[in-house]
Amino acid sequence: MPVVRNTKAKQAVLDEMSRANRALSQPELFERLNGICDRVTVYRILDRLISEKKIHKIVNIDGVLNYALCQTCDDHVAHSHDHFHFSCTQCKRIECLEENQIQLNLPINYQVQELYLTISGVCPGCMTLK
Amino acid sequence: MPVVRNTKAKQAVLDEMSRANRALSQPELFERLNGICDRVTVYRILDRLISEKKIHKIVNIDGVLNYALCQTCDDHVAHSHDHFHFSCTQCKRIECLEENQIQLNLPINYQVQELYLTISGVCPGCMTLK
DNA sequence: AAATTTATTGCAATTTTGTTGCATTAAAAA
DNA sequence: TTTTTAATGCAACAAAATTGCAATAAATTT
Repeated sequence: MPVVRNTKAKQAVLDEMSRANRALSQPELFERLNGICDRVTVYRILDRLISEKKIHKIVNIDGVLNYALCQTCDDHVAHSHDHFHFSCTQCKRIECLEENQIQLNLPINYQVQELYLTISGVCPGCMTLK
Repeated sequence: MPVVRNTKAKQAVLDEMSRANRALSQPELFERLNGICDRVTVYRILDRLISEKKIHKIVNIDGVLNYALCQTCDDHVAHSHDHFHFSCTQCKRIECLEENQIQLNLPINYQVQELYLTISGVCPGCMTLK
């Protein structure tokens, strides 16, 4: 098992994600990091943070990959269950929602492993601006 | 408003999607079309069919874009409600599921417009092979 | 039916997103 | 301080998606 190192670039990525307080894509992150590291390094850092269960990957409805901190849960595996995302149609941001109860009628003959739910609409921030 | 034309390539795309009876990605479609048209044209046709509300776009859990016919609904906007997808972890296919009842506790201060739910697991076809 | 209009297409080129290889750098351990 | 090795920058590559433009073809007009 290789040693996990906390590098300047990696800390900068974590800081930026924490500052943003929402999901970010790699290009967004790279731009925000302002030359602190190479764009390839950003990809690599994100991959490593996922392995370390510090962040998780979110696919938005257009297929764009976003990444967000795991905020409230030390156990990432458990966190992925009943964990939904809100995609604001106004500001295009993605947020992780708190755990929710969900009930639905599932079709027979299908073995269900995970649910991925994204709710689209207008977030509180954009609602306030109206 | 430009005139919508029904070209040979476009009809071939629709025929192929109808024949497949499940969601297809652009590369899958291009391969199935067997040289009928250029791969750029496939992208363009898919974009146009989306605009014409003949098909809709589905993102699988890995971020790969798939496209499927709108099967049972003449009104695409209404069709998108309560319309879920099943992504099989074995054969990697995506299916549109029939309408379902869903209940969940939504957070306050968020205006909900649409739900995008993808269920991952094993489809009946792959269940049978086990 | 022929001519005209213009949406669509093929091809080449470009952009975007993501990955790999390797020498160098830097964080952690000794 | 030295050593180890994980991480990085850079170049190159791969795959997916988009753009530009001349040519083609579908639809409309004559």
